[in-house]
Amino acid sequence: MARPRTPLKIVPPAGGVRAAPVSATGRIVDSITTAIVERRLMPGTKLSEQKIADIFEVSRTLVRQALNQLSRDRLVTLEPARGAFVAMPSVDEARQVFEVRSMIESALVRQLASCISDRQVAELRAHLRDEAAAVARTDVPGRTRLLADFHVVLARMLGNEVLAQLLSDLLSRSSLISLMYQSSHSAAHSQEEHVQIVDALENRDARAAAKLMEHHIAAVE
Amino acid sequence: MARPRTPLKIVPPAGGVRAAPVSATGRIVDSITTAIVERRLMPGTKLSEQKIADIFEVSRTLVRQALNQLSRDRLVTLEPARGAFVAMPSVDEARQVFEVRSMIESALVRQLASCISDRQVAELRAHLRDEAAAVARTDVPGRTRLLADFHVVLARMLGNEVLAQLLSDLLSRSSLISLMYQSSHSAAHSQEEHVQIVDALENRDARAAAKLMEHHIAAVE
DNA sequence: TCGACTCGAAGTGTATACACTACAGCGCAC
DNA sequence: GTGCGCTGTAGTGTATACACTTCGAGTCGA
Repeated sequence: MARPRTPLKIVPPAGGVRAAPVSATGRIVDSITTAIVERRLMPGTKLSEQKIADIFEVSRTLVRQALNQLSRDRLVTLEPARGAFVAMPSVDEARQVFEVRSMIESALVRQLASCISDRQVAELRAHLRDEAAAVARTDVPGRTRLLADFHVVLARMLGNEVLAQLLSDLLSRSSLISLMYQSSHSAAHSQEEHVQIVDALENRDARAAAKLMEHHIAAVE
Repeated sequence: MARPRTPLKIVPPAGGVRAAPVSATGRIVDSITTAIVERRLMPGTKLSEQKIADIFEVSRTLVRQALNQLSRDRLVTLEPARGAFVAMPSVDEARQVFEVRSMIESALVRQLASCISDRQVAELRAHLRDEAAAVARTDVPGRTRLLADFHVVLARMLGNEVLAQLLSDLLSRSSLISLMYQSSHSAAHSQEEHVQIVDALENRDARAAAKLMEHHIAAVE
């Protein structure tokens, strides 16, 4: 199916379950984002405008728009007059991203512990089941997505879309970082830590939840 | 709702002290951003591509790039086939932005209290002096910028550029929000609260600093 | 007089054309 | 043989052209 000659493994018709890819530019952004997150595009890969345009059967105009958006997400870097490349975050930047996540997410779960409903806990349990299933059948793209979505789901439970959006960006970058530095932290271990966090949330134990989250992010880092 | 009918007060040659506006697109983004922050562009104002292109003497291509970036910063909203407008954040979005800022910045000062150097405290004092001076001479654009920069300076003191960038975005949005809802919080009061925060930081009192910051953001909100 | 329809202008969405920069290959001088 | 400069090609940066949508004004009919 995949032509071995093609260096750019991007699938244009991302007719998945994920919502909202109405605009052409949005579709390209989504496709490239998931391609990066799912490890089909390695850091440093050159993203030639014309090639992408051919793949999606649009003009370079829309591709450039997409690449601009991606560069604002820090998933690609634009080098003037040289082109776009999948970002290669420095170790320093990596440290900073995880530091910010730790700050935000520990505050997040601390706050969530004091206002989470039983229904929301049940939702989290359901999510954990999905995670476990994906891990069990070694569904790499699926588990990567679910493990990241866990954090976004937490944010959304505060009813704070701004926070959710922000975390979503940071998670994409984290994903890029972990695949860049060959993260040895196993998915199974991550999943287990998620369970512990939900346990703490169910007990409304803010302090424990925050500590667990900090530990979790430090572990991944 | 009546949209303001101002003749687009954007000054193209922003040859200020601020760094890095090398690319043409960057210059446009900067100009419009500061125009919004300095209240020369009211929320809801239509940003016609051709008019902006004429002002900056470039083609619509670059203007569109700039507007795209601004829309990702949530400073403008793009309505398909209708155009770009200065964003009008809802009260809900406003609440969320301040909630996120409160979470991030209280964690920020808490952490900073434990590692700030005397030299950095001195830097903050210098910044406070600038703020006070701007407030004293009722230099509205200047004081707005300095009061916002205070928070970015704090972030940068953690050596975390990612955090600084992120806060910078949130501050632009905050600025848009406060001018949208006619913030009654006086600049003088804000400045005074900054002084208190620096006092707490100088005493390495993490808890007090965090509390003050939360209070400060709540007050502005 | 009011409503709906039509037509036109203005403006956005996308594609294409052209200029200029970066880079690889090759030849030449030393 | 190595280093430097030239040249061609590929690819990015910007501008322009064209199609289509939106919105308002004017017109016609009831």
